[in-house]
Amino acid sequence: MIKNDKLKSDINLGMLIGQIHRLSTKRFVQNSHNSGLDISMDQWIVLGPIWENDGVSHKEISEYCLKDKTSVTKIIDTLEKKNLVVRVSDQLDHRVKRVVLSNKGKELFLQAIPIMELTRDQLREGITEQDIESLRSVLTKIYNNLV
Amino acid sequence: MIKNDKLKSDINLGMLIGQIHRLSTKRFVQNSHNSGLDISMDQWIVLGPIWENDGVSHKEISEYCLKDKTSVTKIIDTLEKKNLVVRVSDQLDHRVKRVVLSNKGKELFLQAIPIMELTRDQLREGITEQDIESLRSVLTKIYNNLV
DNA sequence: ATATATTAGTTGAACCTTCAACTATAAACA
DNA sequence: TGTTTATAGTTGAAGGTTCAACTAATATAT
Repeated sequence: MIKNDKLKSDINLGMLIGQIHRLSTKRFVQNSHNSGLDISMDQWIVLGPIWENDGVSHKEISEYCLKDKTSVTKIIDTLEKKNLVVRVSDQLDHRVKRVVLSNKGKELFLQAIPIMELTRDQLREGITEQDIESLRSVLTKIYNNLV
Repeated sequence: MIKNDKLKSDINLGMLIGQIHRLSTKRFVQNSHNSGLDISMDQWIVLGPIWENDGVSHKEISEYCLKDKTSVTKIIDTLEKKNLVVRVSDQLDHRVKRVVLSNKGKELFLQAIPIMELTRDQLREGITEQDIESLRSVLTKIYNNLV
């Protein structure tokens, strides 16, 4: 479909970043499907901090995942619809909603770990650790310019 | 909102790329609004090849922009609704739709060029040309792993 | 020439993102 | 205390992305 010779040197860096973002989330979902799992990249990203810290709040998820609060609300809506997590109101601060993994959620998370690793390895194939660190470094500079 | 100290070394590279993608399109739209223009990042990206090559087909736009054909259809739908472009059927191959800029579209494109340049400069502030080339190089490797 | 396969583009559903406006609660302040 | 302000999360609308299924038209094969 998309030819490599289209990747001319003057290609817009933004288009390249956008396309990698799209292709990598797509690849993760494809890998999940090939393993019989039903989980999107963004659902995986949001499950992460809940797994790490059961009962984490929306706000904390939002900061950890670098996602907008509206996005977090809606992704948790679909996670809750799929019975992977449950929302619980904080007893002290009634504005805060804490999110807890169900058993089904824990199970899915564990199953998805190798999918994530596979996807990461596919992305990084033939790329040195030094390249990755240089990439991370420049992306972090750009990130700081944008925050 | 999002603290720099959240950017730990183990942060997921995918999350960083996703966030930069989101923040940079957001910044472009904000810069446009500040100049009184009504255009999104993706509309700008699709207008590009039409400006370069009036009468370009959906398929060519799709390849140039690294976007899915469905996305191209829908973005051109909104561009057409805003009277920025017109679709014309190819006389020889009736499957092909060619896209042409209206005068309003041409005008908007010219006005948006400095917005794009401003956004690009904001992203690249304090980043050397060498860093950008190294970024482009690693991103291209990842891109080729994903295509 | 006719049947088959391929290609270009569209549609609808489900999901994600942003914005603006909103509810509910807590914190600050006077 | 009571008023104002700030914070946490939700909602609805509009746009963008993907998938799968679809239409219409061209190309290929026998």
